[in-house]
Amino acid sequence: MLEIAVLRTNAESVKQRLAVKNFKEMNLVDEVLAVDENRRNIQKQLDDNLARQNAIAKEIGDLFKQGKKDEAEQRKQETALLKEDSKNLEAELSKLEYEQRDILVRIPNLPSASVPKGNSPEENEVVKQAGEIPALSESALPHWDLAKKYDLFDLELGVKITGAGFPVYKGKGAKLQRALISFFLDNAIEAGYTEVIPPHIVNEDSAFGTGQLPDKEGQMYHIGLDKFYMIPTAEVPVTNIVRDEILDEKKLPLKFAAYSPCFRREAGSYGKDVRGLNRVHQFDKVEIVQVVHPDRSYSVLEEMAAHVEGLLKKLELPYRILRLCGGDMSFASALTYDFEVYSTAQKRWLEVSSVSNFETFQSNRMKVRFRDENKKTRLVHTLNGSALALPRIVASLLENHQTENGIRIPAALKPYTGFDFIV
RNA sequence: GGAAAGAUGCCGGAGUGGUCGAACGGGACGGUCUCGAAAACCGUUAUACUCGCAAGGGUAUCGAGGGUUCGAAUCCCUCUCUUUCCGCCA
Repeated sequence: MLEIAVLRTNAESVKQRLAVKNFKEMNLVDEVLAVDENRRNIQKQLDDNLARQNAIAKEIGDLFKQGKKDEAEQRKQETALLKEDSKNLEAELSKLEYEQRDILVRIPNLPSASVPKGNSPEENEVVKQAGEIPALSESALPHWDLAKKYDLFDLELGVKITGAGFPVYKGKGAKLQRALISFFLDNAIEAGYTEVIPPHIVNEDSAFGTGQLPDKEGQMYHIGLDKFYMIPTAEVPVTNIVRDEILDEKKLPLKFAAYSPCFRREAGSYGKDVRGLNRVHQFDKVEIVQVVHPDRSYSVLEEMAAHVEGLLKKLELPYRILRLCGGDMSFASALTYDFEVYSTAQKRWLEVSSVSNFETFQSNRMKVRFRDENKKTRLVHTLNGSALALPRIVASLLENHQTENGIRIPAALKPYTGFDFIV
């Protein structure tokens, strides 16, 4: 959620930047400003009214103390009209407050200055490409066939138990999952992150805080009876750790890493896009989250991106880093780097991580502040990134490292799997 | 699931209709003292909205929402949560 004060003072430049994101409902900016002006007007009237009521109440109290009962009784009548007015003004005010928020939450975050214009994924900027794309033989298999060959995971079995997109990992396939999770967590801890194990189900306030509600409601599994949501990413419970907090500036940055399963309903597309592990409803992910001083969020973003890159290097996977264009960025992000690994058998890039700076977009919703040197409260910046999401890493790992002797496990992962080949 | 008690500021804890944004204690911060520290003493110590160039005002908030009243932390209703006991249980 953008800060209303920013809109108030820079409406035109806000619109220019929203245009980079191809924001279509530019009229919302003017609408919210109109509501805001109205709201402040009503607020002033209400406050003045209440101030008068308070003053009269105090006088009545004094009169009673002096024993002037008749006079006091008379004064009581003065407030009747004021009370009636206040009631109406209060109703009007809360209506306007609701309206203002309702509009505000529909305006996306402003893209940072370095975000390229563009509408589609093709217009994302390739910042870097590295790692060797192995030359595989014609008989190289896509990961879903490898999974069958080595009995690593079973999607049909998941269909029986739950439905499409809920894989059952087995044997070395299961061990590989566990190994990757530990590997990612250990790397994060080494980089100074504090490991947390959050709830996998959150309430509405938390889902709202990170921006999943209201606009991504359909993407989450909803537990209607209790008004809970299954988390689509650990970002939600972890970032909400600091919701409604005023943090000590000296304690910044806060760095959290969390493993969690992730649940996504997303109505998928068809065919190759969703084959195998390319897109599933339940998957495992290690997420890193930072809560930082606003002056440092962009250098932290680079630091987090470097962390993710380090993981991909250790896994010996060919990858590339994209700076997302305005049209491809998420609603809440100010700048996003996507990481993709090359799936050799499928001959395409698969997104495995997204590292974003949200600036104050989330903290404004969640009211996460810190006290600066002048003792003023200011909103923090929040960032997060996948480090990493497992299914496509597994897909790429299986495909890129397949050999005639089985699937080779990268050296960095061996201590975690306990085996160096899947045969 | 059954029963009881409770929810007040950074923490502990008082306050049961009027001057209470809230006693008192602790903590933290600033100052005096000191070579420095401790102790002692003095002072400061909520958030949000809003008016104002500013100084400085106004309003709201004592778990949440509603109600009674000229006036509510204090009375009434609803909800949520916490603690303890019992039951059940990985």
